[in-house]
Amino acid sequence: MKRKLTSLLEKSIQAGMDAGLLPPPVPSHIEVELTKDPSHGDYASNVAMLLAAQARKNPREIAKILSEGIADPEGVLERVEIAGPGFLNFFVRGGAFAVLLETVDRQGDLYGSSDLGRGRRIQVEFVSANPTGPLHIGHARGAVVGDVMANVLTAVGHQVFREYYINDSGNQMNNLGESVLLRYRELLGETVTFPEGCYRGDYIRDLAAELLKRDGDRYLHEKPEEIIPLFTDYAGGAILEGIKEDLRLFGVGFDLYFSERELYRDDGVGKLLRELQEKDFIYREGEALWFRTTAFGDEKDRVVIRQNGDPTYFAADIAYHRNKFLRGFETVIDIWGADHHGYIPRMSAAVQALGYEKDALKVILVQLVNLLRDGKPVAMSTRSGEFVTLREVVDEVGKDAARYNFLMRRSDSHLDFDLELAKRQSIENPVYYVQYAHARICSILRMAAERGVDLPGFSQVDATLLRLPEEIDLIKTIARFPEVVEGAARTLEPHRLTFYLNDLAAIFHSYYNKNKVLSDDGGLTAARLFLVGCVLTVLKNALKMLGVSAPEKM
RNA sequence: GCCCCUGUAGCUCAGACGGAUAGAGCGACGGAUUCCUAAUCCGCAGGCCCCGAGUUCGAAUCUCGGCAGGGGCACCA
Repeated sequence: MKRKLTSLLEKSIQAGMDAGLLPPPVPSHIEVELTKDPSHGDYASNVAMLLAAQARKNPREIAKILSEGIADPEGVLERVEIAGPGFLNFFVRGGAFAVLLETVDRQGDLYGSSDLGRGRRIQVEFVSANPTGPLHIGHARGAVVGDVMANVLTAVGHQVFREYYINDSGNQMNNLGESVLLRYRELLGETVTFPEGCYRGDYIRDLAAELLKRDGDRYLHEKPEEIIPLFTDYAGGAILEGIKEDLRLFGVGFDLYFSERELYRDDGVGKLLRELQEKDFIYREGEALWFRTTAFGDEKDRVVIRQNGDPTYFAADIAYHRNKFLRGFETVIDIWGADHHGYIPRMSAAVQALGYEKDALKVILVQLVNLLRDGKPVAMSTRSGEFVTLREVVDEVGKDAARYNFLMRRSDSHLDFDLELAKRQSIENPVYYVQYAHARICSILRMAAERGVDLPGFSQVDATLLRLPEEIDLIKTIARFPEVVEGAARTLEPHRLTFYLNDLAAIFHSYYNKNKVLSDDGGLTAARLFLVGCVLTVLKNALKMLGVSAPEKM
């Protein structure tokens, strides 16, 4: 409908220019919006006010020219009014809205999807927690945001690849191995002291116990530096398996778990650094190698090889990002915790130094979750082992409620997550509001089936019978769904879906309470059944994008 | 000190590319169920859009300067 009105306006503008009433050019983007106030019609455009500037005429005068120039062969419009400072208000003929539902009927499960992305390849990297401990609630938010972002991008026609980068090399992994070794020795009766930086969680002791059970005490007298790699591999592997399982239970899947170690095979990182050194993006100062990230706006250059010869995390990440682009992704999206925001300029610099457009890398920052229990902050630290795991949240709160909650706010907004509150008030959780709308419609359809009435298709109903204000409202909202998906994809803001769903569910619930779908009037019953069937389709499609279930009964 | 995010109703938050009288949920208060699921609905109340300038026909939205909260400023990841 929006598109139709936009095109009518465009033609009118063109006609006005041809007649010499308006100066060219035609604006590149004509805005037509849904109105908030019914007295402003159904849709409105501010285009006359925009044209007024270049025409140096009164906006209302321009609006008059435009409204008179509109040709409406299909009879979509009842009337066009000029209002306020120069708005064009479109009043759509009642029956014309019903046509919008034809698309829903035709597209079914695909309604809301489009091919705007034209199959362009996008990679989304998210979670990427290093396997030194189980995923905690902070990771959960990034996991959902990334997962749904990928779903949304897929829906608008991109070819999306989901990836988890495993930081399975370097200091932190070494600390992990050492931590397990220390617990292992402790289990064998030694008194050990844990140095700063070691992991203390219970899971470390569990891993040590498993290793002890499997291999006995034979590592007790080995030299630590020789035996730590074995401990690291064992622990890292086991933890990673746990992470994968937790994500699976949370409904989050990946196309690839990419190991950092891969990058070092055949001296891959070293070769890349030498290449960049030849291009003068890397230089030596003292014993260390530095990347000239200041050439692209970073505030200082960054070390890639330390004095001791070890590469930094950054060095591997440069190689990783080049690897992504070499695999043919046009756009690469990284989803990071907000505590990594200082890392953006250097990563962006690296991408540009590698010869890719700045825009080819998009970084989404997800603010950290402020975890509460009964209103009191819960201390979170992987090293001390004090944290609430993703697994616990899924078990306590449930997958659907947890996922939905993480999408209730913009990613860059702080999020309080109170475990007790989430549990206690779970029945009042917004996710149930939306799911309930879905279940209610299913219930109506079941009842209709019992009476021998099937869900009709568009061609079987007289959709012009749907003319109550609430019905028009529902139709408009249903018609908005594809735009919401597109908007979420364009701005990389998946939270728009939950807000839309709340809107749609609210309008439906209100309609449901006021009007009977099933009645003695066969024609009206069919039309209304068809309408709620369309609502059902949208709810189902949207919930699927969110990875939240759509129950038929509650 | 520098950089990023946030600041909107009692609380938690939306607010599209600058548009008309700034919205929702929760909470408070008052109502609705012989009828497709009351996990619902209806009504009512609640505002210095952090402050101050600027840009313009028009600013919660854009610019500049402040204030407050959070985060970041590693040869950690």
